[in-house]
Amino acid sequence: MVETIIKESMNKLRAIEMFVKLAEVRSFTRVAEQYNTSKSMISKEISRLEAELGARLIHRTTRNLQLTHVGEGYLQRAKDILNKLEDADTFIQESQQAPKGKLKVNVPMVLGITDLAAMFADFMQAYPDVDLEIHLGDEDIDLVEQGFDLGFRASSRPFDSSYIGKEITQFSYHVCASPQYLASHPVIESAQDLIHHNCFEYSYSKRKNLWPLDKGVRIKGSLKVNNVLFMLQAIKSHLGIGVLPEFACREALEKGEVVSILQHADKPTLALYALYPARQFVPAAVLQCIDFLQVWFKRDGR
Amino acid sequence: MVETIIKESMNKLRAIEMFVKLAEVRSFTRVAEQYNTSKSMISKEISRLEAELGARLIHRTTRNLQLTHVGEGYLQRAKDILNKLEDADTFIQESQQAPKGKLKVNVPMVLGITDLAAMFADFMQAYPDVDLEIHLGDEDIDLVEQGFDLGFRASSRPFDSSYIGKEITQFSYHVCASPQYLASHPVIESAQDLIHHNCFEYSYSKRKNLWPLDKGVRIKGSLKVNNVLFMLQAIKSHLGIGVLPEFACREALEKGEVVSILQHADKPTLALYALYPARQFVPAAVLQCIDFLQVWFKRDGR
DNA sequence: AGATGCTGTTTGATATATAGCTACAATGAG
DNA sequence: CTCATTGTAGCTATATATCAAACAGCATCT
Repeated sequence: MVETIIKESMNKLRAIEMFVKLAEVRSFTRVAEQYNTSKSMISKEISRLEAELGARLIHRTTRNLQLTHVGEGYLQRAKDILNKLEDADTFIQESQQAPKGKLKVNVPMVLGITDLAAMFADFMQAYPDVDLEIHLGDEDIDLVEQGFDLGFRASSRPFDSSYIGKEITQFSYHVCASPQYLASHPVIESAQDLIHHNCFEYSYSKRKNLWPLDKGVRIKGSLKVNNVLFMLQAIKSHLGIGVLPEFACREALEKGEVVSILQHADKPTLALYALYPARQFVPAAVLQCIDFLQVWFKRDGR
Repeated sequence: MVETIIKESMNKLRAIEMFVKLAEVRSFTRVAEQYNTSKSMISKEISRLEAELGARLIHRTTRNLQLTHVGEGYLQRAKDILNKLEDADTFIQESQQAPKGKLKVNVPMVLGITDLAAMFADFMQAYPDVDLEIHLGDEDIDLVEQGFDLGFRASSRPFDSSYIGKEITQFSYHVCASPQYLASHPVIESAQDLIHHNCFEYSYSKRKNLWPLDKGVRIKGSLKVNNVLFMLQAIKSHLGIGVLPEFACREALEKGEVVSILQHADKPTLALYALYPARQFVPAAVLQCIDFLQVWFKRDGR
């Protein structure tokens, strides 16, 4: 951790600034002019800095200034520090303005087609100065390598990742079937009854042939697919039963094309995480975007 | 370049330090205790910092302190800045002490066996606290990848490199043959006569069959080897003629095992460069080592 | 609910450090 | 050798920072 102790009451920052300037223009008098102060000021400030550091930074003869080796190394570091300070300031500025610039985002396929599409539409309207580049896809990709600023992941359990993740919202699951299917097949009263039905499997599920209802129920079925919208279509066509996340089936439920059964069974929830590369410093625009997301999902109450 | 302008006369550094501490312990009172000052100090300093930045960094209720999002981002940057400041200070310290720590060095084979071996012997004696790890080899290696702090390269012309290079010294070349060889073969009066002799070729030469004497002379011979000490051995055995850098043939010349011919021909010089990775900041020990090298070669006048 | 024990902030008196002036010393150019 | 110019040192007025104590807001405990 940072363990610096306040040393002197001197204004080290200003001293460093002056030192950098001095190294640049190589004249006490010129530095004094630039800063609208007297040359004795500069002289004192530099001397004080040297005294505090315990090393001579710049060798002065009345006619020539020359950096010592130590001073040379210190100069580089000093410049870097001043730059970092400036960056910190501009970070604050940017955080207070509307975000702008490019934002490259990775979004899971189905979520991108459904809820996140609406969300990003609002986002673009709210922040017209942001140029979005959206990549839809379910592959595991390396955000850093591919140059993504932001990515999303839906998961029913916490997961390891080399990225920083913020939970955005939670989705529920629904066991869905079409009314026609239910009418023409044996009645389902408990999760165990599912074993006699055509239960679709999602390819990316952790455990095959097992639905996470209550303590897990064994299922079998004639379809295994890696896209829940495809699965939804099969369900709408009265072919069988599927477990779908809320965002995939919400519309179909509202239209009555499918119905949610086994509503009282225990089901996991699906958390949506926003991920961003663990760069040393997160750009203001990314943080602002995540804020927007969280507010958006909270407001829409989905 | 660094273009920060002195803004207020406030001591920003101290304010930042206090802010970081405050974010850590989350209590104005505790920070005040740690710094042996009053809590009003801390309060003012933080307020001033916020005023200067134009943003609230930490939200305070009497019972709870909570970083704002802006504050969160600023905190990270502030910590980094303080660390950098500490690094700059320790750089100064280290530069004034005898160098210490590990130093991993890459050295060309023959140079390492000859001059640099002597140099490093002296270096180790002068700086017993440095742990040297020396790799002898002529391969083109990536200093950064292999974790080298320092490397050497001898070259007769300036070269591109992604590393920072400091010229350490210069070596001359000698056209060498054994006295016996010269006595038993046609006399050599000018560089052109070499075409009738067995001239050895160094594998890494830029242009094959061409020695860089005067404007370049064509040669032929029965040996091509990538190690000049091997070549020297062949010369000592009266087998032919070779162009050798000073450090390779100095001893043999002194012993009279070989002689230097064509002394008035134009020959290139061979500059020895110390290379170090273009890291943002060069460790003090590396700079000190290079200083030692330059002094050593200047003193020994080689 | 009300009192109490913490917080962080504000205020005003005192002490400290700072800036700028002037004079001085050192150096390199003509 | 002289002179102009540069960086340094000493001094005083001013400005600034510091601390103590009173103030105000919140949470907890009885």
